[in-house]
Amino acid sequence: MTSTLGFALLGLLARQPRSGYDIAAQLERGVGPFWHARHSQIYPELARLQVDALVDFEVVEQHDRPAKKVYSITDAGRVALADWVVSPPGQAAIRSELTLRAYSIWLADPRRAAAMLREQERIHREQLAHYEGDRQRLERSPGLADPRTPEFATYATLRRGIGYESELAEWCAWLAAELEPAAEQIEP
Amino acid sequence: MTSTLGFALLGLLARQPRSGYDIAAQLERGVGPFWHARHSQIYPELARLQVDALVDFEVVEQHDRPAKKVYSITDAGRVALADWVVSPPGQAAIRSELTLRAYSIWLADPRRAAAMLREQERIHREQLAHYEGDRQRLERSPGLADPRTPEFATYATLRRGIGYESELAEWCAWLAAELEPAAEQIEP
DNA sequence: TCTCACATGTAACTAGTTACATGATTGC
DNA sequence: GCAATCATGTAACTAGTTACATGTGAGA
Repeated sequence: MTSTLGFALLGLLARQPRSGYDIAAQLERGVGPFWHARHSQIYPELARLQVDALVDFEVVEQHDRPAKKVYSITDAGRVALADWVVSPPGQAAIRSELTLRAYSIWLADPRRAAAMLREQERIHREQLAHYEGDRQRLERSPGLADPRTPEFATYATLRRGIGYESELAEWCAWLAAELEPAAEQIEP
Repeated sequence: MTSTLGFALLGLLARQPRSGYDIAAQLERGVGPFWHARHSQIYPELARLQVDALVDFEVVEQHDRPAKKVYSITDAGRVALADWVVSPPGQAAIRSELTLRAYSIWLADPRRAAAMLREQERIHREQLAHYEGDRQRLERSPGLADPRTPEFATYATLRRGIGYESELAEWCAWLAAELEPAAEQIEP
């Protein structure tokens, strides 16, 4: 009965052992980057995974910093993760506040709406540029040809990030462009 | 201090008055379709909106069916909604379980992973076909040229749905195609 | 009588966010 | 002494899901 968050943590630990703190640092930015969590959710979840014997940890003393618990995935954890990956997903709940706003955009001031969308377009193009940089770097890696490497899996999620952000940026641009003529009409 | 769900409800009521039951029917499918909710969340939220005077209701008796509360948006509600639409969105939390799975796909059986992805591709192409049908119908409507009509706003969310689903379906197809040669290698 | 669609609610739970709390060690 | 980073946790709250609960009226 592992939660999606649990599988997100297992997915990180399958690549390398880490502390809760390290996981939190990754997950506050996002994995893949299609999942995220705060440390307050991560620490209890790690404890649960350990009870279920899907992860294990050892306390690592450090000379220059406080001691930490370094978690590793167990064989049972790897099996559970590999199984979850191919299990039929229940239909995903899409939630996009931006698109929800668009549903009521007909009520709004077109100038302000267009400005908000242009800003969103900028943000998503920026994220896209960041991903494109990652992609350039990753495409030089040798593991990419083999879908049984973590590099390949990282590349797959990155492609999704690029597709997602570029579609979103294009939509923002399209919608802003639709609103801009109406905005001029009010205040010429 | 209205929640996102509250604005989703206001967005529906801004178009026409409805009962909680009607809203639930729409929101269990999804608005726009980028937001959804169950009736157990809708009824209390409508009550809150009414306390805040953003909506109002009247009990409508019916001869053939049980009586219902028909909610309408108030002027204050319309102002709050129009204001929210253009307010700067805090960065959206993307959560995609499918993409999270891809992050650990290197551990999975490529045959089963490819099959799962082909099935997802099929589901998203089906949804896409449905949206394309809606688009054909909507594009005949006259309101589309004016961004101050609800038809335009519906069209905008539909475009987003089409972009989203087609990007997702393409990505599923790409990833499945990458996995299929590896799948053949195991069991020739 | 029984099932189905309409109609409205509450209770119990899971997931996720924000805030609170503590302590080690380093560098200023 | 104080702020910053590393490190781990808990508490209180909000959002969302699943399950429970009740009642009307139509049609088989």
